[in-house]
Amino acid sequence: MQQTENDPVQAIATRLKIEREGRGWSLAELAERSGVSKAMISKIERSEASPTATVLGRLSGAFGLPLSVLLALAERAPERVALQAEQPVWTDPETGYTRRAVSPANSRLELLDVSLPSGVRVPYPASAFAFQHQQIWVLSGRLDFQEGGVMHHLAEGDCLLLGPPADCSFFNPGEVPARYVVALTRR
Amino acid sequence: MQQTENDPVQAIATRLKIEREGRGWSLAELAERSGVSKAMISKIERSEASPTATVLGRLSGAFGLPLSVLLALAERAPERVALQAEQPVWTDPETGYTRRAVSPANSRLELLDVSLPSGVRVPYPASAFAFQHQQIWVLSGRLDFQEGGVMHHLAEGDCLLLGPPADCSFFNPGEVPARYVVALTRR
DNA sequence: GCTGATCGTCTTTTATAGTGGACAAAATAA
DNA sequence: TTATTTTGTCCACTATAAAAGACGATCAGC
Repeated sequence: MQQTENDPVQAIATRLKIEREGRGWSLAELAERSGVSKAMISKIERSEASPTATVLGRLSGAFGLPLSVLLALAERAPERVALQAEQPVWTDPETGYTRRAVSPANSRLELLDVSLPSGVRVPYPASAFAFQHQQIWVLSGRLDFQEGGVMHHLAEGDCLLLGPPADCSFFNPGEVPARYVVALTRR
Repeated sequence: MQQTENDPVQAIATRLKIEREGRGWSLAELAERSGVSKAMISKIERSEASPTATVLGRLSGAFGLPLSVLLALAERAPERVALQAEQPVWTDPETGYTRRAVSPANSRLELLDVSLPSGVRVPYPASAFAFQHQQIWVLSGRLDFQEGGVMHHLAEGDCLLLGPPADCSFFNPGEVPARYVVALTRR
């Protein structure tokens, strides 16, 4: 009977567009990757449709995000300050890799606080960051970053500006977890 | 194109039933509270329908949970161990109250790790825990727990067994945050 | 200018989500 | 027992989510 105005359609709309455009994907490309028709994606992004759980699952899958994290990002109020306790965190249970979305919602500049356990390698396909400008800044520990054919050895305090899109991977060669910041913005 | 089997319909089904039955609500009662027809709720619980974002928003609203938390609870693999990093946390941005779901998914016994800031009061309506058996155990700090007309003053180490459903409220009279465990099981 | 490719939206059609009411089974009461 | 209330499921119908393809706009290269 109560209607506390928590229809998530609008929030999903804007977040979906951010995730898609952030990766430089067209409607057709996301449709290809997710199996959802581009007409439907277009409607969802314009909040002209309320996607089913099934469709949301396919979309979050295409982004490589758990559905709950996608919605957590969508639900965040567009505020100036993002308290640590409110920041969505995603942990890969297999490796212990964790990623925290630091920036408030809908910012032009996004900051990710990442912790990479010792000895773990994380791939980062070129398609994931086309049309983005980004830097990697190591807060603590060591990080080997492979960018296409080039290998960068980063230590505490180092900051790397990423070049044109290439298949990359993160690797922690040290004994302790590596903590680094990924800062990115759309062109 | 990929289909990584992340259709959340089944997970939502079982979680929805847990949340509803945990509160002792019938289909009709949840329908009344959420504005979703009981026929539809029945279908969702039997995973015979894929609810839209709008419907999910209404349901999570009836439970007083953010949609992302409901989904996070649903997404948790039914494992024996729940690593701290995987436990869904919910923070009330107004008061700083945080609640962490400690137990693995779908357990008969649920443990919540709650942190209540100094001076904050949290209401707890009787309807929220009908048909549940529960105890409150203070880990640190002090907690005033009002149960109907009775007031309990709890200090570190104290444990209170809740009586029949009544309107309750938590209050932290101390200077430091109160940390306590809520343990509950369905009858 | 033209051409072809790619973009997002719009149109049509189908599948199904969602509602309201009827129903049988189970529980509760008298 | 019988009557009454409450439970969850099923049915018929409507609303709309979703797919497939057409369409005009934009932009590149020639």
